[in-house]
Amino acid sequence: MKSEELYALLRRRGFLWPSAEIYGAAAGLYDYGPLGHAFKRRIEGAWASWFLGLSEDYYRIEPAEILPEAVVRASGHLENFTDPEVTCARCHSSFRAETVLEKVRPAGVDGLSPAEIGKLIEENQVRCPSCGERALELPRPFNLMFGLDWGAAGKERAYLAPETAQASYLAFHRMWDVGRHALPLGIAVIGHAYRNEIAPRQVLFRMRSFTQAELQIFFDPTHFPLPFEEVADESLPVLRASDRANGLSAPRAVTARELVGEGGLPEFYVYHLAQELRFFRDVLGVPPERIRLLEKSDAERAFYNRLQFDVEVSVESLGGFREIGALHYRGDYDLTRHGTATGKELAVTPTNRPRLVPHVLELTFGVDRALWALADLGLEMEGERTLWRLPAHLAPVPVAVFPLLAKPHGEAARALVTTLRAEGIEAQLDDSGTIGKRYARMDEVGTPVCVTVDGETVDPAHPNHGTVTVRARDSKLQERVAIPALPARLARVGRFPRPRAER
RNA sequence: GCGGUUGUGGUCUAGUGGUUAGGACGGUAGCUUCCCAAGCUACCUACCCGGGUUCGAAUCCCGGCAACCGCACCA
Repeated sequence: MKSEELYALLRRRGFLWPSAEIYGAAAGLYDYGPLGHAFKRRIEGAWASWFLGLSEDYYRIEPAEILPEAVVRASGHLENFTDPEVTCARCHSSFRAETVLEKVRPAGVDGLSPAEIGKLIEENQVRCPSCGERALELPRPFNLMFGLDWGAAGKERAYLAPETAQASYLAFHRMWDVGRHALPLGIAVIGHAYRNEIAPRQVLFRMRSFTQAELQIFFDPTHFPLPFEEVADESLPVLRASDRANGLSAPRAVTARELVGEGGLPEFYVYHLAQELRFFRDVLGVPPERIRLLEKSDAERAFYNRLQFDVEVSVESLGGFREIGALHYRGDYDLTRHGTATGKELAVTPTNRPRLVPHVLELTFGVDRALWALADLGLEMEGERTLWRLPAHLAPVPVAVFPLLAKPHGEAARALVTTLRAEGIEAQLDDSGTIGKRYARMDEVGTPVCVTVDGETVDPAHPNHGTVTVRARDSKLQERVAIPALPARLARVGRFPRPRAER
């Protein structure tokens, strides 16, 4: 399906639409409608359930989304999230100053003022990489963070968080104090991140405000006990940086065990890579051949990341593999930076272990991107019929209830909805149009189960009195089920998978 | 940010200076005892925004906004 077709369908069904639309809309901002919101909550719930399920010591918090300037200075965002850009006066192309100057100054331009960069361009007679003219203008800084005036005097600055991770690092000392002084300690946040993208594109893939789900695992690199055997035989579709350097673009299937052995990756890292794969494949229902674990090279990843694999999903509407999640081994960079900046001691002494500054393993997940990818992957056009094959536990509407005929069966259908809701099943009534249209509507939004009340249900003389038809989305098959048996039958529909068998 | 293309009901679209702005799908209400988008009737909803030209603009011009494609960017 093409991107525009998919977007039209999502708009038509009220999943999402452009923000501030009656004012002509704002690029890079989208509002979620009822179905989009419900779907997104399901994805977030599935994520939380899976990754918080990895350990008893992983917790979810809800931090503020505004960061004082001192925080982003220490984190490096103030400096590194700013790219001086130069524009060619003749052909109007623009480039990062670093790119233009890479021949004359291979060390990069970090820390140079716009005037100093301009001087370098002038002295070295640098030409425009596009048209070859000497027409490059003075560079202007472009920071991807949204700055805020802070306080009445407006002298201090603050920023909308460009990633949710920073708040977790700031919360670490509190979490340590209130916890049981053991590593690993996990802090999960599902929240918004804000970036002033120059050119928002592709709807949910380049937004100015978006939702991240991130788990920061603080751990002792010399001691990270894990049930590695549980994932050792898992086959991972990895594309190593070294393979890419040799021109490979297809992933190779490598077991977790091999990735640690011959692959030379730390066990704790591979374990979480495997859990990422399982989450995308088994929880989100992404077909395995559409998942790729792509290792970022030294040049591609941020300098503080010692290891980085992106979890990529092949999305037809966006023309191929796109990053939805990532696994970053950030070492002790973050806690050390914040410790140095504040003068606070962020080293800890775990029970029966030597004192250390914990290392961080970051699991990050783009909720909006996942939403788009799942819609893209699941929607099938079968002639007139649009069918969304969505895992039942992710469906925005888990169960729909219809009266076969609105008048004679409407009351019984409404009563059934009430009964199901009392059992904690989010059933939704639809009594408009005809039965076939209702089935079609629900197929289009991925509702796995439709329940229909008919004449036999309400006829005390009929053998099928008190039973309803239960219709499965993918097969369209129906069967009659007694109403009292229905809650048990439907309870499984909304339950999120967990990473390990409950103990 | 740059260049190109485009902007008509919820969706897809017809209309290229004077139209009651047409259709299809959709939605709502009713009829039809009706389990997979059936039929019939009625109704609902639109010219992206702001200027200009003109007796008259959805239509032509300028500016803005937005989308798509390409370039650049995406620590």
